[in-house]
Amino acid sequence: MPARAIPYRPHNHDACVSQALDDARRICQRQNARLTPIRERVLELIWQSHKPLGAYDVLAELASDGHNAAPPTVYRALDFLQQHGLVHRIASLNAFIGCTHAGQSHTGMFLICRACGNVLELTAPSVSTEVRRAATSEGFQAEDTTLEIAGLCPRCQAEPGHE
Amino acid sequence: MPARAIPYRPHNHDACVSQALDDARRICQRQNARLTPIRERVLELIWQSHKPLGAYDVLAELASDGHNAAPPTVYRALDFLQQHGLVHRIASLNAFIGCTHAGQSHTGMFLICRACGNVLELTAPSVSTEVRRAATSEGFQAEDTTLEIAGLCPRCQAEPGHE
DNA sequence: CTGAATATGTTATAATGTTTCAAATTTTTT
DNA sequence: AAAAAATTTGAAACATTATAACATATTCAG
Repeated sequence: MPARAIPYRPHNHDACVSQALDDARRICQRQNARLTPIRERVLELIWQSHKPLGAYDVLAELASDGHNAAPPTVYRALDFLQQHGLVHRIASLNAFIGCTHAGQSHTGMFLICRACGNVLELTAPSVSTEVRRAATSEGFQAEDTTLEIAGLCPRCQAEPGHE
Repeated sequence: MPARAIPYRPHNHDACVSQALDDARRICQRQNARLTPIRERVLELIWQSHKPLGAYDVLAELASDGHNAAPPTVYRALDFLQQHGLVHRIASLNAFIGCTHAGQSHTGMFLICRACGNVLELTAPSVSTEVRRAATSEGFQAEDTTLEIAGLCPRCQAEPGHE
């Protein structure tokens, strides 16, 4: 497996997913957090897509599992997963995506392709540094950064129309 | 008037608002865009708060004007104002705020105080540069950046509880 | 085992945003 | 100025996203 998977390049995504689940189990164990079946299933569903999944998309998937869940079930699971750094919420899309840097302390930055919908998460220390500098130079104490870049991924620049 | 108003410092905000409206009229004229009464009123309402206003907050204000508007009226006005760079949408809050750099080409960056709710818009060229670099180094063509920092403004760090 | 804490189920509802089509207004053209 | 075209607004219904409140079940700690 490469150091970092690139969503818009073909790769064995099942491996990504199962690795993410393994990581999650390990992380939760370390933090004494309970990765219950529902939470794990929600994480799995989110990971199975490189495109962010809305809460109601997750809900629909659960329904097709035969699990007749209500919205709070999903939102609770998502809250849990967010709090433990296993998924990120993309504010500009009202959707969620698996964190590719789970366990590492990081400030995510998301490249969102408006054509194919895929999202790449980056950690760009130089960006974080500049953001922090800009904030502190205004006397502002930064706690949480939302950084989402919409545009075109390399693949969609070349040949538009990918889904 | 100082070069840049600081929301969490006292200042003559009425002057801010009327200047913003003057600017808006000028900008729209230059762009052959129609700043109709509704649009202007929505802009005014948004400017009267340093805190971002939700679409339904605007709707409520219009209602107390006696203007019985429906949601699409507000959303259309907000779309117009956004398209002409007069307001920004804060994705992490589902809310809108007057643009303090209207007319200037810029990439906004928002410092959002979680205690008092005030928002300061900055343009930090060094941040924009680093963001662009990070994106292009992934072959990504950036079009639109959402950059929102939640935290504590100077005033709320010192004495909490401001509204 | 028992009580406390945590997690889930369930119903209802709130908050945010859009679709659609009709009517009015403004602009452009004739 | 009148007609045609484009733009803006009105209005009703609906879609999507998210939360509140309370009951039940499960897990954990002593």
